[in-house]
Amino acid sequence: MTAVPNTRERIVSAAAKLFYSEGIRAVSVDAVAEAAGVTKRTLYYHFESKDELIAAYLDVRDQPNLKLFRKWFVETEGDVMAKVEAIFRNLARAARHPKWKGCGFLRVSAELANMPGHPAIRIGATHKKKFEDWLRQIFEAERIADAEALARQVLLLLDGSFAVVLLHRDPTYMETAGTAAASLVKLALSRSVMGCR
Amino acid sequence: MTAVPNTRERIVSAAAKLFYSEGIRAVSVDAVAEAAGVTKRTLYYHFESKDELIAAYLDVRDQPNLKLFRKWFVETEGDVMAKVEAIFRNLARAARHPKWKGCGFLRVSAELANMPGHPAIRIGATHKKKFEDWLRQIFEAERIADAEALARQVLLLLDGSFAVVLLHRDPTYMETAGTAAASLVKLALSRSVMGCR
DNA sequence: GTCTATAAGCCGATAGAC
DNA sequence: GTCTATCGGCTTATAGAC
Repeated sequence: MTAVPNTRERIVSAAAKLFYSEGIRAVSVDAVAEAAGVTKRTLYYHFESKDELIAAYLDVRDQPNLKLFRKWFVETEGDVMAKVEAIFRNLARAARHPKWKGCGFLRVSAELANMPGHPAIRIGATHKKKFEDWLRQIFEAERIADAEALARQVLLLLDGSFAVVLLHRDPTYMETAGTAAASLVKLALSRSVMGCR
Repeated sequence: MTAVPNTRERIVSAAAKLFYSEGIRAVSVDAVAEAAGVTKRTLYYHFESKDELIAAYLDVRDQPNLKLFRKWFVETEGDVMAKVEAIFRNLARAARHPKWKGCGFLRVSAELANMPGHPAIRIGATHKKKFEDWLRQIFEAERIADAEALARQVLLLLDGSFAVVLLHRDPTYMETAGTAAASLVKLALSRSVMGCR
C-alpha cells in the first residue's frame, strides 16, 4: 500500500518472469536484479537469499493460478463433467501459447528434487493441496461418495498433462486428459447414484 | 566388448547417478569427472559437451526402464486391469526407496524447458513414446476399440503420479493412479465388448 | 587416451558509503 | 534503501605434454 512503485514487487515480478521462462538454476541473481532495474545489493536487502526469492516467485503465483481454474470452472455451462473437462480444454489453449513452459510449481519441484524441505517446494505442495481440496469440495457437493479419491485422480491427470505436454509439446494430451477426467467423474457419479461404495 | 573397464561407460554411469540424484544443472562436469575417477580433460575427450553427457545419461536409462515395466506387467497374474494396476503398485514401492527422486526423463524436460530442441529432451520424448506404444499394443491385443486414446490416458496417469509423488513425497498417489487406470481400462473394455465406439 | 594446468568468466553473497 | 565495488569460489571448456 505504498505510494511509490514497490521495489520488492518489481524484483519478484522480474524473478517470476525469468524463473518461469528459463528455470530457477539457469537464472542468476544478477539477471533478476538487472531485469528489475535494481542492483544486486538492493535485491539482497529485500531477500535473504536466492532460495527465498524462488519461494517468493511461487508464492505470488498461488492465488492467481487457483482463481483462474475457478473461473474456467464456473464460466462453463453444463454439468460437473463438462466443467471439469473445460479446465483441461482451457489449459490446452494456454499451452499453445509460445511462452508456455509447463507448471511452474512442478518444474521447481523437479529442479529442487535434491532439496526436499526447500521453502519453495512447501509452497508448491500447499498450492497443489489447495487445488485438490477445491476439487474435493466440488465433488462432495455433487454427492459423490469417494470425492477425495476422485479429486486425487483428476489432479493426477492434470499434473500428468503438464508433464507430458512439456515433454512432447503436444497440447492434445490435455484434451485426452480432460476426456479421461470426465469419464472418471461420470463413473464416480453413477456409482454414487446407485448407492454403491 | 572391450576387455578393460570402459572409461566412457564409467563416466556415463557416474553422470547417471549424480544427475538423477542432484539434478543436471546442480551437478558440474568436475563432479562427474571426479566421481568417475578421470580428469575433466578425459571426460571432454569422450563427450563434446555437458549437453551430450546429459543425453548419454538418459540414453542408458531407456531400455532398462522399459524392460522393468514389461517385467512388472507380465509377472502379474490376472487380467489386463490387474496387470496395469500392478505397474503403479510396483512404482509406488520403488518410490518409497529413499533415493527415489521421480522420473529422470521428466525432470530433465522440466530443467531444460527453455531448450525445447535439446538432444536429451528428444531422447526423453522418444522413451515416453515407446512406453505409450507398448501400452497401445497391449490394449489392441485386448481388442479395445480406442487403444491409442487409452494408452495416452494411462501414460498421463503414470507421469502425473511421478510429478505429484515427487512434490508431496506421498507414494499412495501412485496407488490412486493405478485405481484410476484400471477403471479406465475396464470402461474401455466394456465399451468395446458392447461394440460401441 | 589420459594427464596437469589454466583460461575467461559467472556464481551467490557481502562491505561499506551515502 | 539504494548505491559502487568486490570477495572467494566455482563454471564449462581448452592448451599442450606424454
